[in-house]
Formats: sequence, C-alpha cells, structure tokens
Amino acid sequence: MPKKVRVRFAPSPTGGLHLGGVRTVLYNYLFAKHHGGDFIVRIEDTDQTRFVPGAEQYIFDCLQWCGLIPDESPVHGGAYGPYRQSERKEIYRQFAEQLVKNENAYYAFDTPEELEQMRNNFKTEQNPSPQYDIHVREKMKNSLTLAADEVQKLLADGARHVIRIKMPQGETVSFTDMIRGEISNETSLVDDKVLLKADGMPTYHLAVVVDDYLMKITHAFRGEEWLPSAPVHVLLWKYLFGLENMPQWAHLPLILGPGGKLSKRDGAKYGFPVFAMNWTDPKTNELTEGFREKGFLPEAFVNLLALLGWNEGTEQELYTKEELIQKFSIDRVHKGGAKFDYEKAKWFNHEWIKKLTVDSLQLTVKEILIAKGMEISDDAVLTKVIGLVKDRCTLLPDFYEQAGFFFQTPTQWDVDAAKPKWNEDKKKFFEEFALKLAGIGNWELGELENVFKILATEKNIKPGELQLPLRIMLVGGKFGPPVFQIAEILGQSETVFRINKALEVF
RNA sequence: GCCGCGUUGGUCAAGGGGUUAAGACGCCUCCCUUUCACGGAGGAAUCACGGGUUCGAAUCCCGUACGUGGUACCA
Repeated sequence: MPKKVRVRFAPSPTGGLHLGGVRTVLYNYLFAKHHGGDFIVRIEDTDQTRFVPGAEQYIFDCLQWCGLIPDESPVHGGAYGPYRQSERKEIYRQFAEQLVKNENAYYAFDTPEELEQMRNNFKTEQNPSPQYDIHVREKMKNSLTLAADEVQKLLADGARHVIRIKMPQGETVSFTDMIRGEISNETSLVDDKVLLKADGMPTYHLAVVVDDYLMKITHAFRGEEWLPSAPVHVLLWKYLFGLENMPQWAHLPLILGPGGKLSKRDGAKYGFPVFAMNWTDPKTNELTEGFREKGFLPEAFVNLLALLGWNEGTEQELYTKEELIQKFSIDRVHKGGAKFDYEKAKWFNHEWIKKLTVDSLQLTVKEILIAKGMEISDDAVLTKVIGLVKDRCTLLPDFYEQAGFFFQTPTQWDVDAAKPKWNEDKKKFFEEFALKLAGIGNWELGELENVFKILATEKNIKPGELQLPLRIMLVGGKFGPPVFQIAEILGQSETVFRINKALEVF
C-alpha cells in the first residue's frame, strides 16, 4: 500500500507573502488534495535575527483568504508538532552530532571575522566568491585540522562553533526532480554548508531534511532557487535517513516581473500588487498593496496563479478550486519561469465576477459600497443592481464606480457631454417628461420607455438624442447600465427628483 | 568567475520527428448597443542563434547567446 501523500509549505515569516509563495502553497495544496493527502504548514523561523512580528499571522490570514486551509500547522494542530522550527530546536542537535560522529560533518570554530578574512585572502578574479569547501577547509580552524584533544577542550570550554557538512570529493549526486527530471551535481563544487549555527539553531539545510523526515513528508515542492543546494539535502538524506525515505522533489519555476525577477518594488513601479494581501512592514511602516485590497476575488486569484506555470492541455482557463484539485498534475507544470501579466490577471477577475452569482457577490459588494459611505437600506435593490452592473466590473472597487449612483443622488453632472446637442426644446421636453413620469401609475420598464417615446414623437425629437442627457441627469456621467433600467430601479420619486435637480444646471 | 536551471507571438501557453504551429490575454477592424461594457465576426503577431542526426527538426544531439538562480552561521 502506498504511503499517504503528505506535503508541506514551509515559509519563513519575514514579511509579506508574494505571488510565487502563494503559488507554491497552491501547488502543494492541489497536489495533496488530488491525492487525498495532507497539506502541512511548517514555519521556518530558525533565523532569529530576521524575526518580524505579525508575519506568521499574516501568512495564515492569506491562506484563509485563498481558501487553502492546512490540515496541520502551528495554529491548526496535528500529530507531528511542534510546527515551528524555533520550538523544535533541541531536535536538530542530535542529528548534527550523529553526522559528526560518522565523519559526514565536522565542528568549525572560525569566527565571522576569520571567515571574512578567508574570503578576502582567497578572492581572485577567477574566483570572486571563495567558498568554505574541500579546498579551504584544510586551512581553517575546525575538527578536521585541529588535534582531537584540542577540539575536546574547545568544546568543553563552550567555544562558539558551528557544524558543517563535509562534502565528499569527486562524487556525483543526482536525483529525479518531478518537473525537471534527472538533476546532477558534482560534490566538489558545493561548499561545506553550515548545518547547525553557533546559536544552536539549525540552518535550513539541516532543518528541512530532519523535519521532512520526522513529519513523514512524501513530496517536497519549493522554488527553483533551491536547486543548487539540493545535493546537500540529498546527501543528508543518504547519511541520516536513507535515500529510500527521501521525499520526491519538485522545483517550481520562478515567477518573473516585467523586468526580470519579481520584487515588491515592481508593484510600486508598475502599479500592480505583488503580495496576496496588504502588508505593512512593522519597522518601516511601508505598505505594500495586496491583491485582496486591490479588488481581486480569491477564486480569481487562485485560478490565475494555478495557470501561471501549469496547464491542463485543454482550452479551459477558468477553474474552480475543486476542478483544479481534480485536474492538477505535477507533470504538466512548466519548466520555464513565467512572466506575470497584470492585464491577464485582471481578465481572470473580470471573468470570475461575471461567473459568480449575484448572491455570492452580494456581501462583498455591500461592504465596498458601505465603506464608500453609501447607505444600503434595501438588499433587494442591491441584488438587482449587482445583476445589472457586474458584467462591467473588472475589479471589485468598480462596483462603486458602476453602481454608486443608485444609492447617492449625483451632485455633479458631466454637462459638457450633453451640451453640443442641448437646446431649449430639449429642456422643455425634460420639464414635461418629469411631469409625465410623476403621473405614471405602474412604474416599470416598458411603461417608462413608452412615455418617453410618445413624448419624444410628440415633440418631434429623436429619442436617441434624448437618451444621453437623461443618462447624465440620472447618473451624472456617461456610464452605467441601460438608462431605463436605472430609472426603474431608482423609483418614481427619485427619478423625477433627479431630472428636476439636473435641469437646474443644464 | 564558477556551478545549476531555463528559452514556442508583447504576455500566458498547446504541440515532443511530417500540423495551414491550437487557444487565451493585450492590440487593431467590423457587427450589436445612440453611454460604457457584455456578446459576435475578423486581423496583425511566434518556434533565440549556429551546427549536426534524419528523406524530413519547433520537436532529438552539440555548441553559442540570452535570461534566471546559487555561490551566507538567510530562507
């Protein structure tokens, strides 16, 4: 019987969650759910110097908004906790010591200053960034170069030290990536990465292997920036837990911005969000806009992210989360990085607004309008309004532009737009029209149009020439749904009121 | 510098030895609509380059270029 699929998203809580991060979560989630497995969130907070208050909560808020709910996490619980690496600190040391004992790792006592010095000394034009590797470790202060009793003494004295992996010489480490196939690296080209830091915390390299093992992770997804250090992880698996227990790796392609790699600066520069939700840096107070606040629906956000790097091979582009779960497969994930296209992102949102029912939009739209100072006294009216305008809304705030006038009498009119064809006859028409409207018995679309047409014929004015002025009177400008439908929803007294009020300035 | 990974229209992409090289976004034209959308019909636009292998290459191989990542006691 095959093992139950278990995947993990392992963010470092150091700031906002950007597009690429959410997509990594998504692919994890879709893969897990497709296979009936578990989706785990593990917080990789081993770097205490980079602790950012609120960042962890923010990550979970984003997941909540996207509807990607973990089965296990520090806040959702689970049988393999704790799920914060800072709370697992004691676990890692024994594995690091085990590696030392088996001569796969060693103690290193070099100070940061000495490391810096080494890099300066060995720096040449051919080798601008020398690494702590097989070539230099003989020249450094570590348990490979020091006498055994000296090492014991240093350890006993509590000297600050790290544990480094001892990369073997002349070996080829290879593994099969689910997206890229066979990947090979020469061990002599990889440096002796620090496994356990001087403060006793593991680095990513040790922690990811130990925790993936302890948490029984079967498939590991991460960004392709991890590819170069993959051989370290593979070796660690071999030394510690056996290659046969190693999860299957999948290194996801990058998401690029307009000028290369996507950074939060791109957002400010090109006017589109980069983070899932608004993020305010607690130190600088700098706000980075999020997709949620920009007016994206979570359904659309998830949909567009899924298609950025994955394609089913059909012409379908609109997917619900359930369809994605059903259809997602890792071997249809692209190898190449994808440039994020904000125009297409907006198209997805527009499609989703059109696709969603009025009911499911109602609450969100109501909140937006209320936030803009509208008073919504009648939900039935709002329902009609949403149905009428949703096709012309791309982002959620567009509902305010497209429908705000239903709940607020215009105070300004785009008179200029009507002016060129405006004259006394038309003014008279509207004065009379207002009177007739006030007398209508059954206020409904057909009746309104009738009264309008008959009067126009009577006055010998083309109805078409009267529609634009009427629109501007009712909504303030050249926008909105069909004008008589607006009047019908506005109601008799409000319509008459608006015409008369506008006539004062026309 | 070295190492890894990648490269089909402007963007997302299908296609993986023989196709008129799908589709979508965006752009343009027209129809619908006397607002703007929605909808409909069209259009322009692509296999990074150079060598092979082959009867035949976008597809397989090798180079080059370009992009991107790594080269931290960061993840």
